[in-house]
Amino acid sequence: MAKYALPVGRVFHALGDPTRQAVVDRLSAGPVSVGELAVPFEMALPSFMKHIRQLELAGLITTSKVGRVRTCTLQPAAMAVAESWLARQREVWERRTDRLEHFVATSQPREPIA
Amino acid sequence: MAKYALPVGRVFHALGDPTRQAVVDRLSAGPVSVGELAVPFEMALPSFMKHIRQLELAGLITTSKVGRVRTCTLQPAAMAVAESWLARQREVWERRTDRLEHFVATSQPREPIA
DNA sequence: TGCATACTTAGCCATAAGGCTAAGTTATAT
DNA sequence: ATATAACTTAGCCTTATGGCTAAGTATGCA
Repeated sequence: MAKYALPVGRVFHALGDPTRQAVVDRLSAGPVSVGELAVPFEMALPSFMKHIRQLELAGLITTSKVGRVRTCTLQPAAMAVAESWLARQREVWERRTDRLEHFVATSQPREPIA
Repeated sequence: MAKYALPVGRVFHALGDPTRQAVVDRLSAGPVSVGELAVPFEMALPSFMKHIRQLELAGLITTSKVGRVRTCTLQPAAMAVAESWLARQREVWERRTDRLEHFVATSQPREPIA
């Protein structure tokens, strides 16, 4: 693993972990400090920080430090990219399916064409 | 890892690998046999099959065997679930941002309200 | 029947991922 | 000046992941 052709791969990989998914969920309600974010997770801080860094690398969040507090902010644009990728695949599939249905409906009509 | 609260976690994890993402991309164009699907990947068949099984477990594809050929079919519903999750998070974020903007715009007006 | 095709199963191996402790560093509070 | 808070860095450990080979099974073709 570890090599992603498209940046969207990084986003999916980042979201493919329950801790990180929960962090994103929490951040959708607004920016939160690392310390506060970490509370619900039964995990040492350094372990938690690794997840934060991965989310940042994937572009899903940005962080900035003021004093000794680092605050995390969701980056909805990254999610939009993933969303678009998924939507595009479904679209291709659905178009194809529609064409197929149209073909079936028109190639063997019950009544011969007048 | 390996425990997902929501099935959507499994979907993200499955898509978080370039091989599997490429397979999904290919399958959006229509069902393909395992053998054909495997061709573009420089990988032994057993390795490739593991990816297929993971995609199936995530619900992203279904497979069925006819004779000695197993054919893979995309399951757009699973993608829709992931899409919805992403859309929901963004929605929450955007609603909050809108409220915030509204607050800023109304609480300190430049001109006093007539 | 004999042989090739298309997976399957089993088992091994190296690296990546996720988690931990211990020991910093920097900023705030006393 | 100290102590505490909030991360950071370093390094170790275990399991999961992704890939391989070798051998097995079930089909289809000659």
